[in-house]
Amino acid sequence: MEYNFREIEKKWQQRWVANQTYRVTEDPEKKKFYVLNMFPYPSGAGLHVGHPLGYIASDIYARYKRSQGYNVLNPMGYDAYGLPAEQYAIQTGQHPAITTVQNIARYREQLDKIGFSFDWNREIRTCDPEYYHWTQWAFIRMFGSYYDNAQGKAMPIEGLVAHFEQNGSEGIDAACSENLEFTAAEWKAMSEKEQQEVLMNYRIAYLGETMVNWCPKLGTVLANDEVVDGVSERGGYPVVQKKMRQWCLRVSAYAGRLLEGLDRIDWTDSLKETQRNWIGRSEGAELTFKVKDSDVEFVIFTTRADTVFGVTFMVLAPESELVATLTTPEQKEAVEAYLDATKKRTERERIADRRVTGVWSGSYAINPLTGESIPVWISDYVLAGYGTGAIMAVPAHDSRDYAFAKHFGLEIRPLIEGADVSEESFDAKEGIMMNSPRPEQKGECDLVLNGLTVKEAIARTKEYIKEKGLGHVKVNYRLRDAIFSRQRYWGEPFPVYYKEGMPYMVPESCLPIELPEVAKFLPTESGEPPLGHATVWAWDTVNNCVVENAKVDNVTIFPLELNTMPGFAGSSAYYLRYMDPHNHEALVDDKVGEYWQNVDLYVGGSEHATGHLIYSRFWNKFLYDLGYSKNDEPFQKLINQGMIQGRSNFVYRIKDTNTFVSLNLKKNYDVTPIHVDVNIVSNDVLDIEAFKAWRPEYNDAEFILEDGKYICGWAVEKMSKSMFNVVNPDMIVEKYGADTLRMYEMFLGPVEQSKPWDTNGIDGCHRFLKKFWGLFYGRNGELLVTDEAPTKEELKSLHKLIKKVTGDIEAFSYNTSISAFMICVNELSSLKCAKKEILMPLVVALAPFAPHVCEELHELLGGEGSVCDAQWPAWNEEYLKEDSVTYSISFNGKTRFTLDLAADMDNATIEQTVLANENTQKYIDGKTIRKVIVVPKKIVNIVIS
RNA sequence: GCUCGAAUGGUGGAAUCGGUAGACACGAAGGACUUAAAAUCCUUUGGCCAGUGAUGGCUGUGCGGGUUCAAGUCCCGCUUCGAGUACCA
Repeated sequence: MEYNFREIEKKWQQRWVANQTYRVTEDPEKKKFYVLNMFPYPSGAGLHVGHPLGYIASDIYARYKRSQGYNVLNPMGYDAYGLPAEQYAIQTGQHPAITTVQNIARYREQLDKIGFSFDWNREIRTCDPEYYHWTQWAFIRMFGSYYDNAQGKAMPIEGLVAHFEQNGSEGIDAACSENLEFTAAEWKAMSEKEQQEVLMNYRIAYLGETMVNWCPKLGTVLANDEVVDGVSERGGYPVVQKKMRQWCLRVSAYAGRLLEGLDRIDWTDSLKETQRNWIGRSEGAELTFKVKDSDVEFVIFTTRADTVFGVTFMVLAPESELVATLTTPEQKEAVEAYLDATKKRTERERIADRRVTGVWSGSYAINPLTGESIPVWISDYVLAGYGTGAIMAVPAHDSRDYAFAKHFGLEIRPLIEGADVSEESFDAKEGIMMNSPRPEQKGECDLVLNGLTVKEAIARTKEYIKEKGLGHVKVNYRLRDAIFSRQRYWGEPFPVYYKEGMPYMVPESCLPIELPEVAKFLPTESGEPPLGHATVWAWDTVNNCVVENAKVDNVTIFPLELNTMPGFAGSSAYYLRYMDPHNHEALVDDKVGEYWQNVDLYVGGSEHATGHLIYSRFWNKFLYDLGYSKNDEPFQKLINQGMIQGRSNFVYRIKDTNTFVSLNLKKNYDVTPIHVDVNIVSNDVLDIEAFKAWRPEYNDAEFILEDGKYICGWAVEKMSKSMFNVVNPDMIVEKYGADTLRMYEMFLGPVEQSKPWDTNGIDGCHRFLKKFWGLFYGRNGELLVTDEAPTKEELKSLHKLIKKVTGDIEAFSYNTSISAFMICVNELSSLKCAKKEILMPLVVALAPFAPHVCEELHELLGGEGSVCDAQWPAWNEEYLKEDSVTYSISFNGKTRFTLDLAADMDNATIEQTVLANENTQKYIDGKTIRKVIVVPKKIVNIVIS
């Protein structure tokens, strides 16, 4: 029998479906293992060979774990909402719901051909009302919660209300947008609307007036991680800053826990580092400055409290509320002109053109330590969103302050011994302090830092500030709250209606609020959300439903929120829903959640480091606080699969002709490289007939060949249609089979490494499978398998393999385990070994990589059930031991001798072996062996004299 | 600018703890089978030198130093490439 992969793969894929082989249910008798892939956006282009890389890697691990007796959850679904799906729908002019369903069908068809062990009974789609019910539910819970800093967790907002009624804001330590102070009496005196506004300051999901990244071309706001270099990540359109009322999630409340949690999870260091940078913890002090001749005070944040004696000016962010207060009448005109100019610059212009700009406010601040008067400036190098939006400037020791001081001719006072600040600032946090204070500052202040190191001085100053009540120690995070509204159609609707301008949640029992049909789903540049085009979109508070054919009367019928949720909303807790996807009563049943806990192995791209992987951790921590998630961290181990790049091929046309010259001859001509479809090139050799047929203009092309062939050039580029380098997995499966595709994708190199797709080597993997098949069936199709007892040599080959593969799978080193299979099959093949006792474990071990052919052969060997339920083979060290070790040494090409080394050389140490051999000195050509350096099993070096 | 990572034959890559560098695969060259092709199998394959030959010698993991009996691996200083981040006070 020949290795007929088409029949085998079809047969087993059908049987897996019929037998529900990959269906998984909670089984308290078995240990659980949860494997998860980042679910795909079903884009219109379908899958290319790069997409399944991570799925194959995780599928191998899932099958391996299952073989080891674990109850493995390995689900798959689609992230169908959000910008990419909608952009595709806009491009094709079709309704996103229709294109999404089509795209999903296409994805599924492609995925099914590769033979994954997904439990499709658990499939979820983020755009399915059954699913986004729980996205809306989580949002309602976030609206109904605040973050208690003292307890370090989210709490119901009712508790906060009770506290306000008793004690006002006294004794509350909660994450908030703005520090408010009021008494219980003041709270009670507030109107409902006023109280709601106060609560909004604390809610985890809140409506905030914030500066947002507005992308006019996309017609929506974007989160910080969706903006790259001042343009939108998707489409590359300009982004401007705009103040808008938006739903926000108080992610910043969790900054500390998000940072600290990184120490407890098994992610790569680089990914953790990226998240640490994004969270951006910095420890410093807040210091209060009074404004000269005024009652006004303001607070600045600094990490360099030690430099307080070198402050020569203050700077406010242009957006700061203090700007209006501190601008003097004489400076009003200049300041307003400056603010106007700043507003006009987009984020991108600010990045591209880093001019020093600014204007004096006219006011002075008082240094709280020395009593000096310091001018207050306004400049856009200070950001409103970080710290307090105001800084104390120390030009001698901060390069930005330095540039500003040089530009405007402000004083620069060095504070560290030996620091030369004539050309540039000295930013390093090291050295010995001086001039702190200067003699003329001394009278006002009893703090002396001179002679201390910078680190000591920082600590000393912080203490002093605390003692004197001038400020306090503070930890700041760079992480901002997530903006959660999108002016888009294709997203989850908010379960929110508005009464007198204040938002109210619809009752949880009325969920989900389904996305309505609209006349036009295209976004508008003005920012009016497409849901405004819905004919019916209001909430009836009497009947508790979305109303049809009724008008908003603001008495019983109120307008619903017109924005929708962003792409990351649906992807933030999907791993929890996979545990219990058909539950109508809860996101996850409590017992089911307790069983599956969290994801043990998560596989996906590192591009989600500052987006999905932050939001998901936040969302999970929130649900954990409320008891719905059972583990504080959602993804225990994370593997980033590398990107598969394209490998483009080129032909070289001689200028102004239709003649093409082969790669190694092109230097003799003036040529233009032209992309050629990689599918008509094999091992860089062009299929000339296919090329002529490819495009009409090449029908009569002429070729200058080398060795009778046309060799194409190549380059690594992004895989894209325009480069003609897209390779479709369906075509590979058709030509070589899914098992070959799976093995080759893994053989290409380490899973975590980015690499170009190169079809050239695939024959090697296909040949391997044929050889493997050849162990079972002879050339003429005769069955070779016997029940004979295996020899020692055969056992050694097998056990060496099992040991290697088991270790390699654990380390995700799939390429080396495939090499081990190749070696083993070659060995068995030359031993003509077709013994069942050897072949059975081999089949089980290979099954995660090549499941179809292994199912077939497992059945042939008489195995029961599916091969993925067969027990993973164990290895026996006894079989791996060497019988005797003889070391042959040759010297000067003539003399050979054999060292008679101790039998327990395997365990010998270097010292022992050197000694052992010095005691038995031997002579070679009259020279003495001085030393023989031996490590277990190996002679490494011989020193002679 | 800062942070992290990488660099090994013609190509993808291996070397798990500092221990025979180049496993495994592709490609290439030569051979067997075949009317021929495909498929399959066998041999050679980092570079240089010597030898009819078995074989031997030298050299070799981006560059320059160092530690060590021993360095692709550890340390110091560079070069190049990639990723992340960027007025974060």
